[in-house]
Amino acid sequence: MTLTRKGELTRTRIVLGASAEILESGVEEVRLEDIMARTATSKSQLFHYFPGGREELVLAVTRHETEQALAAQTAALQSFASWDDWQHWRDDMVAWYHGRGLRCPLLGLLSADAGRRMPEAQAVMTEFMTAWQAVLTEGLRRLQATGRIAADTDVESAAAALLAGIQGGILLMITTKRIDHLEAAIDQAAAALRA
Amino acid sequence: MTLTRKGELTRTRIVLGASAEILESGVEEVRLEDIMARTATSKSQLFHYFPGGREELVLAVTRHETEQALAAQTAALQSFASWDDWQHWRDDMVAWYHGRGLRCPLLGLLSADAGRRMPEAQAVMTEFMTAWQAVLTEGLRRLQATGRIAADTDVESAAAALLAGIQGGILLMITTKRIDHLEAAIDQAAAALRA
DNA sequence: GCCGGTTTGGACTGGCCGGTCCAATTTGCG
DNA sequence: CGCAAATTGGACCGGCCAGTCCAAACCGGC
Repeated sequence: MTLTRKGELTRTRIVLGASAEILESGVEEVRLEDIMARTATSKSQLFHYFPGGREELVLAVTRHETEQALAAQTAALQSFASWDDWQHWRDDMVAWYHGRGLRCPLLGLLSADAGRRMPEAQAVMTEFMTAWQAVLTEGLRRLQATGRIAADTDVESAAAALLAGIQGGILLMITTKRIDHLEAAIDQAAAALRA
Repeated sequence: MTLTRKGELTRTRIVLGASAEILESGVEEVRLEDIMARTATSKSQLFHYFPGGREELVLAVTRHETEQALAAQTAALQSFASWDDWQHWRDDMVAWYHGRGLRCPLLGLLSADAGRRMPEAQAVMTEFMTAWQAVLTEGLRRLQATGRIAADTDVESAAAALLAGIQGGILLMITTKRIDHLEAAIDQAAAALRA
């Protein structure tokens, strides 16, 4: 499928609109009609740019969101050198979710579809988690290199635990509409690594 | 609605069957027809015992599963007195999920429905998480009382972080089909508390 | 300004599935 | 037994919504 500039624009408009719609209402709730309304497109456009229909569109949204999130995390973590940086990263993340009304663009996508209905989405999510963990590991290594973390600490499993804490924090944020679990998880990880 | 013994039996048969069906296929995937087939019931029975239809049934399943989980956690944690107990609890939990094919009866229920479509389910889940955290806090307090955890440790936020780690571990287990995040999260929590 | 391909509009369809309904059967109690 | 209530069977309905289709409009190169 060859796209002109105009087509490209429409396509991304659809992805962004669908993304927003899903964030607000959840994957399962969103109807193609909703996306059409928000993005001012017709059904034929949807199926023109996403021949696989709804599923392909959701997959595209998943890809888009994971890329965004990963880019943000990479940017924040690649210059890790002090506990101040850590604190900054933590506060930014908390603030970001606050700004989104304590919702998460990805979590809804994950457990609803991934694994059963859409193996492809599952694969994207797995890859995303793996990449995120790698980024975290890198960050921890950087702190270790500058002596902030003891040299004999196993940063691999520390990163695994930290990622779990973050994901769980987000999950609990969505469920309970409170953000303190996320804060506690990251803070406890910091405390453990500082010791 | 008054239930005879027979009715009671049918009702629980439906809940258990629906529960199993949901565990296998996910809430969204499951059709009333699937549940009817598995539990050998007719549609009129479903609506007789759950006048609210699908939604009420899912809610009943949610309640059932949370009760089970909470009972299990309470049993395991109420006799906490040593790090051996901790290790046991950890291993049992890991083994339990292994036995379930690295699936979780509750996580699917949570993010799919809770919050948007079914505020009631959301409430049940929130209550469940709160209760679980309370049970964890109790357990930690017990370890603290016997000197295994430093007296000045804030067990409240430690429990919050631990719960986040567990939830995230389960989430990552579902996504990646690996259980090491859950292990790492619990182990790191133990390490942090031991120090 | 003509011609291929791209983009867009929107009516229509077809299946799926939750929910309704009524009638038949069983149960428990006096 | 006899009756009222509980239980069960399953046909049927109707809305919803993803996906299809055809034709119109638009665009860009020559």
